[in-house]
Amino acid sequence: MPELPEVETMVSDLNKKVRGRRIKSVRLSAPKILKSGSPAFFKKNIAGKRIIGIRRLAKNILFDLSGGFLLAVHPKMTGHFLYGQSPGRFKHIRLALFLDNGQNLYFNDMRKFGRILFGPREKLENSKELKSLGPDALAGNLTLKKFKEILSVKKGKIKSVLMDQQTIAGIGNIYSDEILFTAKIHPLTLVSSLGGNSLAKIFSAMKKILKKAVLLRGSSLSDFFDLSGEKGTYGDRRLVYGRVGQPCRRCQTPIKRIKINGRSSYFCPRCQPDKEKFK
DNA sequence: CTTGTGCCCTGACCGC
DNA sequence: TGCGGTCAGGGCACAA
Repeated sequence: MPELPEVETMVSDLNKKVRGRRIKSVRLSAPKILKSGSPAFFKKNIAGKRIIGIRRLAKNILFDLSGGFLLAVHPKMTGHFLYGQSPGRFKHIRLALFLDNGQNLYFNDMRKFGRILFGPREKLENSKELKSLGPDALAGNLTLKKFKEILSVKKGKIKSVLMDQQTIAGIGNIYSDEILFTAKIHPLTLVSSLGGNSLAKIFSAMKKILKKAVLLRGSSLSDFFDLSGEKGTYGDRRLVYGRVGQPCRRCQTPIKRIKINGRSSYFCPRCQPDKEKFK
């Protein structure tokens, strides 16, 4: 499931492979994933545009195109890009961009949860999907001071708050567990009960884990692959996510799994005790 | 305002 | 081998 590190990996690769290329035409095999305008408008207006650059906005991949257009792709659970002359072994191509150098860019997405937005840049940047995002988890200007300010007015469980894109953008189910394990905070802990020291631990764990995962090109626990179809390697080194019943890497206690807001949450019952107030 | 639930979608997995 | 049921989950619409 692409989160900040996986999307960052895709964006970095995309800038190396397709920046400066011109899009000759597109094929939209799953029209329903286009959430703005009609397929006809999309096909007509993207043809001939040059890719000026690719950047990350939370978990969105933004292609700045010539003519003032923007293509915004959210990979959701299983979406990822592939670059080359054919998609190879991948069989769920929902969008193909045919480029002026004879190579193609494919968006592969098994579950069709992915979301594509296309339109004039200003209009898209002001859409509810892209505008309501909180500060990026790795943004340089997200300091500890600001982090505390943001969380201090929040209610609810720390795991849910970390995953809320309107609060802090970029963290999903895997990395929220990794962060809370590193900070030794139980995922059900109410934010309102966290002291400054705990918030500081979460903050530094957030920066550390995400930066490490970016360096390792993300995790491929479900269906993430980079532009060449290769897996990221953070998953091999993950601390708790998906390790239910396996020994904690710190204290050997079996890792537990609970459901929080319908999402699996993994933690070590000994390293992350529930001493803090939950209710 | 907040919090909770269902939905989208497909492949993997399980029990019989 | 096959078949039905269940599960996984990011973000959003919608309800309470």
